[in-house]
Amino acid sequence: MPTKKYHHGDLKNALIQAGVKILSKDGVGGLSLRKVAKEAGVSHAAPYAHFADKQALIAAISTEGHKKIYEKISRAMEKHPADPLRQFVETAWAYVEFGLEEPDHFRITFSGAVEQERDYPALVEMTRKNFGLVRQLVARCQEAGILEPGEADLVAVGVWGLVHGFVSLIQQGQVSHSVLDHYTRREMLIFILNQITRVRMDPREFANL
Amino acid sequence: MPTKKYHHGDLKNALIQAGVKILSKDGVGGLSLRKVAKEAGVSHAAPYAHFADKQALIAAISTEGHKKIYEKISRAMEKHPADPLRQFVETAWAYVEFGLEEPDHFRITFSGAVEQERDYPALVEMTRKNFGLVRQLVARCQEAGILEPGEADLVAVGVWGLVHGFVSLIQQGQVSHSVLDHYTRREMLIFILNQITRVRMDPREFANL
DNA sequence: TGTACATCAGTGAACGCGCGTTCACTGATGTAC
DNA sequence: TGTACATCAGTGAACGCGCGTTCACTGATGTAC
Repeated sequence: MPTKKYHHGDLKNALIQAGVKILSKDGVGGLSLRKVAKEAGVSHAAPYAHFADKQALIAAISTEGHKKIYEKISRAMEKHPADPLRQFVETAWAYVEFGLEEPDHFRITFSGAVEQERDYPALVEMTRKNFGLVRQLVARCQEAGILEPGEADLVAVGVWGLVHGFVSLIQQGQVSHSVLDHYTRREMLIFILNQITRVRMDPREFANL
Repeated sequence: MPTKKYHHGDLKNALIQAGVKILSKDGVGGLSLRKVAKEAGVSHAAPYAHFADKQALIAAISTEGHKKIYEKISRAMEKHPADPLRQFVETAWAYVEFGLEEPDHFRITFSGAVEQERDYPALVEMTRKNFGLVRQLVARCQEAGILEPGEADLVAVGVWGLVHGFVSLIQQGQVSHSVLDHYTRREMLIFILNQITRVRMDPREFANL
């Protein structure tokens, strides 16, 4: 059990985690350096030892979001290495889960709140890695006849957009009650993925895997 | 030419328009009541004669966004009353256009920045109307064999999510250069819509309509 | 048509607040000898 | 192993700023007679 020390030891990561926590409590608009510092149990000037300014902290939080997504979806893909259809479904579901469980972290990750993205190479690298993973999966699904053939990059944008849009609409409360009351989020996702795949999944079967 | 008058005449709408302008200049984070008042050429306390607080102005701006979308997509639908496929394409394109031309107005409209949506019945009503329009179009496309059969509400969520996600990814700069450099936005949209429709559109044909 | 007055839509000063950032500082840590 | 000192990671006071909101006010407008 770490007693209060003058030197924190891992304040940089602690600040990122504190930021995520503030986000889930107060939303994107409520994120301030002073709150984050307080949440981490540190004076409000301490963050400046680790981040040049507020933008840099936001960039780190975004990077962390992309990392979480990367971990979630690569784990989902490893679960069914020989079954592209299930990889496809579970990867999409992992993405949706993150969006629903941590809506504000999800939102800031994709909000474009980082104004000069180029200044944060770690962030750029993570977004690149995530898109690479998706494109790789899409290509494999195309080979298996699950997705339409054609330029994998474009198909990937379509698939990603579909899932991303689904999360956004749910997050923003744009999905009508008549739908929300009759289906689980997972069933809705299967239903929607069905629209884009060439094979047909039984929602009941896939919803319970 | 209206000279400067003490009474503005239509300050309420002027403030909404000023808000849209500030959004396009400074983004969602840069929207403040004081800036909006200044943009409208009025003292910073004047807005309180028309809006209870900042939230109410944001709600009005969001409502305005939904109205613009409603006008755009209903105009697009009227252009080809007998051709559901083209209605489908043009409606989607109208939505994309708004998202690309006024990214921050689009964003605030769907951002959930209005915290207690229930307090703004005009806003709720407009979102309902827009979704109604989409569902109606989806149902017609299903009858014509353009979209998969099944619960229209769910299919509508899928279609809307697809287009919405596409706009979001482009807005946030998540689409790779290799894609952006080779296709117009319109071609990309056609390509993506092709993934969800049962009929096959020639991108070159539909991109130039 | 002219006048008195209520109502309405603005003004401008003032408030308190939380914010990002800077700065001189200090306590803790690591290292050279 | 012990000591001197450079470096590092924090503290807390202070700054100036833009913000949302309130308030007493005033100029313009509309209406009753």
